[in-house]
Amino acid sequence: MARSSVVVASDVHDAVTEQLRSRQQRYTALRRKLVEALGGAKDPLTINDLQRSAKGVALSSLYRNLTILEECAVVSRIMTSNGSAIFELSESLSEHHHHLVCARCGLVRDIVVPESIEHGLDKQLVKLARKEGFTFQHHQLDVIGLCGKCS
Amino acid sequence: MARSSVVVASDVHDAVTEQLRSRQQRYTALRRKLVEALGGAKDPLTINDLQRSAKGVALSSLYRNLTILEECAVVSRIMTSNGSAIFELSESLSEHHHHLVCARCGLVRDIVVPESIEHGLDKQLVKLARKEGFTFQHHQLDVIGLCGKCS
DNA sequence: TTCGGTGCAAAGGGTTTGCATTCAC
DNA sequence: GTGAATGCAAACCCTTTGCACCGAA
Repeated sequence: MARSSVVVASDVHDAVTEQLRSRQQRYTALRRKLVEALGGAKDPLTINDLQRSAKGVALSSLYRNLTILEECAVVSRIMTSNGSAIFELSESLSEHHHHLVCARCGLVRDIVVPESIEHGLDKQLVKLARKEGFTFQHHQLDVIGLCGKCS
Repeated sequence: MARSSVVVASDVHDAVTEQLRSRQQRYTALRRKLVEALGGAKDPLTINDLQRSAKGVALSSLYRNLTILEECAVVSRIMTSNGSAIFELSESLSEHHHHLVCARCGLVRDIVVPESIEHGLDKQLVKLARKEGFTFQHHQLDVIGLCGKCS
């Protein structure tokens, strides 16, 4: 279906296929639909958002597939302050970015921080992690504030 | 009891008293015990940790009080990846810091990042937030890696 | 035919809430 | 004495799991 490629580049699908295959998982129609939805969204999606993009699919199927996609490093799950999760494509399939979170309504928006900042930060964090006996993997930065509607 | 002051400076209690009073809340014995426990810990505490510091207190009382302390900006609640919360004293009562999170076992450790880094970062983030129509409040940085035991 | 994916319903687990009781000012 | 705080148990909500069924290789 050509419709896919409008939102999500085919090399993303190729990468997903590969990541799934290396874990003996198939790239089924529903998983493809989830990747499409997440790849086409500019912010992380809730389980309800995803159910809307995959009408008629049971919640349990959505959760099961999201868990598999998460295990295969295709999807990241983010816990929000209200105790429910939101989902996005993992950074290896998208762009390194951070979240702008509204302190009042919980809205989450993606933002990209200049590479120069990122780089300097990581250099420091590797050292700090080592000092605590940790092996650095990556960082995660949230900017907390009030969104336009709430401020 | 003098034991309190060993762990938590009396000016912290003064500040808490004030913050609670401004919201018409009392600084009860249990709330004091929670502040003591959180102030004396070097990392965020789980609800079970807190129940251990306040033996015999019902979970519902702990949650109710933590919610009130959170509303009065005395306590911060952090959602972990397993869907449960951990608690710490809010930064206005402690020191600005970040979290080193073990990707495997979920261990959370407090770390302090050099002021120079923090300052430069905030300057950028204020701008980025504004561009999205947000009013910047603060940032939150997690360093993800593997702890000594898991790596 | 076989194994993985699905729907449905039930179970789980952390957190919140209702209500009667107890406590502190 | 009055409103707030507590304990207990039930309710909640998001998420996971069990199981029978379906569908693709």
